[in-house]
Amino acid sequence: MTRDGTALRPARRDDLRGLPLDVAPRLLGAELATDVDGERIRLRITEVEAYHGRGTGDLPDPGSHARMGPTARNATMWGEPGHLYVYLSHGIHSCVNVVCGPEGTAGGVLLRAGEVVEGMDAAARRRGVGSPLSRTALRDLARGPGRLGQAVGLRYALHDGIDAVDGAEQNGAVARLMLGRMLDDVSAGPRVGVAGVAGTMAFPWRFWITGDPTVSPFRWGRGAAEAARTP
DNA sequence: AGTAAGATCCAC
DNA sequence: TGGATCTTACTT
Repeated sequence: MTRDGTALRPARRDDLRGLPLDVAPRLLGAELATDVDGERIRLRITEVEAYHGRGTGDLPDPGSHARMGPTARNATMWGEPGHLYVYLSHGIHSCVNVVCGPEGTAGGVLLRAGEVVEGMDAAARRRGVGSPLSRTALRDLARGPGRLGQAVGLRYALHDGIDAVDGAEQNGAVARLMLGRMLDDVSAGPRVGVAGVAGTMAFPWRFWITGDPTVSPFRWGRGAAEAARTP
């Protein structure tokens, strides 16, 4: 049971076989629990983005790592739903996606922000912020995909492909996804930091819990910024 | 082999 | 607003 009285249950593989665009909003209010190096974190998911792949769904997704087909990097995105695709962003940040969509097609939901509801101290240590946590420091623990990855402790290469449905241990880490009912107050808009038309309202594939303080501040993607400047 | 850009964050 | 930091993928 969560704060708002929502009942959560372990995610089943079948919950995640749908297209990322359909699964993404269902992950809002869900929780990701991790146990990494003996430290347990529970994260309430507040902001996500859907990514498809070549040939996934009716619309090809020019903003996806899988837009050109299977590669060594994006292999996890083409595999069994329920695993986590963990990739390195800008050489620094490990970002976490829940793989979904039918097996053999590419798809994932990027976890962009969340609220740490258990293990705040461990998350703060990993993030390098001192205790006691101020209100804003607590809010910022997992606000943005890079911070989120660091807070939950999942790291590129080591934990890419870990199974969040069966909870199998991988390189000292365990991850589990817990789902609840679909929330009522969900907003949608352009994805953040995505270049080209994929980052514009042509792809309103970012979803967040309306009004939640842990949702990351909106920043124009390169393509969207260019589009906005062009009269 | 070389290079440019990237689903970001933080300090200046 | 720019630098960090390194991997990937595309170009020569």
